[in-house]
Amino acid sequence: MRHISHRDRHDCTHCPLRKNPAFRPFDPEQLEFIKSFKVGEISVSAGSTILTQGQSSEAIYTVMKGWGFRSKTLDDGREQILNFIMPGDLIGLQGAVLEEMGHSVDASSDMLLCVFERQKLWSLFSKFPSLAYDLTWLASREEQLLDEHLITLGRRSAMERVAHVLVLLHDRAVETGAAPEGTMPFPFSQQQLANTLGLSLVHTNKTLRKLAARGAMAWRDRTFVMMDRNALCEIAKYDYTVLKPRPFI
Amino acid sequence: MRHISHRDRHDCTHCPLRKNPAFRPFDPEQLEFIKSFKVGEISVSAGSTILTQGQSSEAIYTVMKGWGFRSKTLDDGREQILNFIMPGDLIGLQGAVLEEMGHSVDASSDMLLCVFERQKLWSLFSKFPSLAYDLTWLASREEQLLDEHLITLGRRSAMERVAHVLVLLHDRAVETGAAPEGTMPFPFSQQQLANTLGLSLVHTNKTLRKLAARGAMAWRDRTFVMMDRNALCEIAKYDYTVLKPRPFI
DNA sequence: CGGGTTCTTGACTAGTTTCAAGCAAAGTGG
DNA sequence: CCACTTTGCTTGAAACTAGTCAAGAACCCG
Repeated sequence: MRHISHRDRHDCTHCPLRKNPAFRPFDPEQLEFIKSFKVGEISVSAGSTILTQGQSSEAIYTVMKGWGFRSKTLDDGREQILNFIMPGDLIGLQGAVLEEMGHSVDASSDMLLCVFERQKLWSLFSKFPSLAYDLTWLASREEQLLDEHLITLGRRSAMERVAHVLVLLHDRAVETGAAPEGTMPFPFSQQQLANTLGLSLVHTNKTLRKLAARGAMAWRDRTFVMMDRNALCEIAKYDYTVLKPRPFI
Repeated sequence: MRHISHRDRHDCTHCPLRKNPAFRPFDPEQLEFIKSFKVGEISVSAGSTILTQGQSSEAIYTVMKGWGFRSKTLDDGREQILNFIMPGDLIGLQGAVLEEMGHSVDASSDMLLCVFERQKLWSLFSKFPSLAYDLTWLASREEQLLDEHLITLGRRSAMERVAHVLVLLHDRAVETGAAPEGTMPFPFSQQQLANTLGLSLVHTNKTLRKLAARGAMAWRDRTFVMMDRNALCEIAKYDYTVLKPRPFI
């Protein structure tokens, strides 16, 4: 399920994420601190649960590789996917700061995570205010994505919803270097997409087929191909603000 | 519309919010800093807009009195209310940290706000890590509420949705001292409730009538009376975690 | 006492869900 | 290596929840 690998631990100095210009650089002192903050790496396989709703978490993670999602489940089994997780994202902050996690986090593909200890979080605040600020940036960004998701679920039609997530996810993936322009690996089932959009599986499928029939996109073998970006954006009423280089921990 | 009142400015030492045991106390140094961080007070009248979607904000606010809401609007006019705002809540952080605000904030009742300057935010991080931590707490708490709202919009039926917001809002109001147990002022129109729940006005109204007919609740004159909490909770599948004393700025 | 919101209700419509069934692809075990 | 099972995708038809239209009642403001 999970495998902690201390041996092939990456040195933060050569963190692969930092090569991507979308992520802001660290100064040497910050880097030194991050190194001490990091307690290890963990690799989780596709399908496994990283954090569980209702529990508290002793660790915070930064995603280095792979995709996952945050979700929330009702007692009767209804599930809602809250947001997708990709490289550079921080997970477990809610569980570290509040008493317990209101959501679960699952890996959709194999993932590689950096592990930070909850106990050391306070030293981040007290010694590195710039990193604390980045944490706040990350939390605000997550809030912005949730806001967007809320208007999608509350006010957009099925067609708009599907088009909207696809373009948004594509742009996020391109930004973080997780996918090339135009094509992206999409390691999710239609059931999961339905659970994201607040739609039934059947209706999600029919909507996808309609978009494909229009030549707007294609989706086979867990890969999404954006064939007509303009069409998708128009349907979705999409409007994505490009971000300045973003922080990560 | 708005009225800046420097004269009757409250001294943070006797901040009315702090009397409420739900809010955690400050130590003297923190208090001193907050005093210097605060640049004034503002009172806004019911119905006015405090922050506007798409703009950036030069200020951050803490709510002292009154209720409001955060919302997001599409170009064609469809509106989604993202969350309600009540005493102790912080607004404008997203606009201060990111480039621009993705949402608007409106006052539903007359409100009294403490104003903090965006420029001084950095000094909060560098000099008072404990307050920076509180900021993160607040952001995490907001995220938790948005998560809950997402599963409401995505997976709950109309009846469940209505019952759920009512109980949740009631509990939040009681917690912050904005309302006594069982009854709460509800300064929102049914149209706004509909925009919160992702439902049409008509259907929201019919659902409210059904709940009233069951004797679960009553709502007249912008006041909500919770008549049968158990019934509402059961319908809503409600499950609210009581919080330890919460921070505020 | 108008005139404008806000609430309420009924009738009709549309979008989405549920049910059902078949098929393809990918595992599983003998 | 081939039945057997499981999981995911696809499609049509029926049922239902929620949306739209319309119009009157109640309430609020000046």
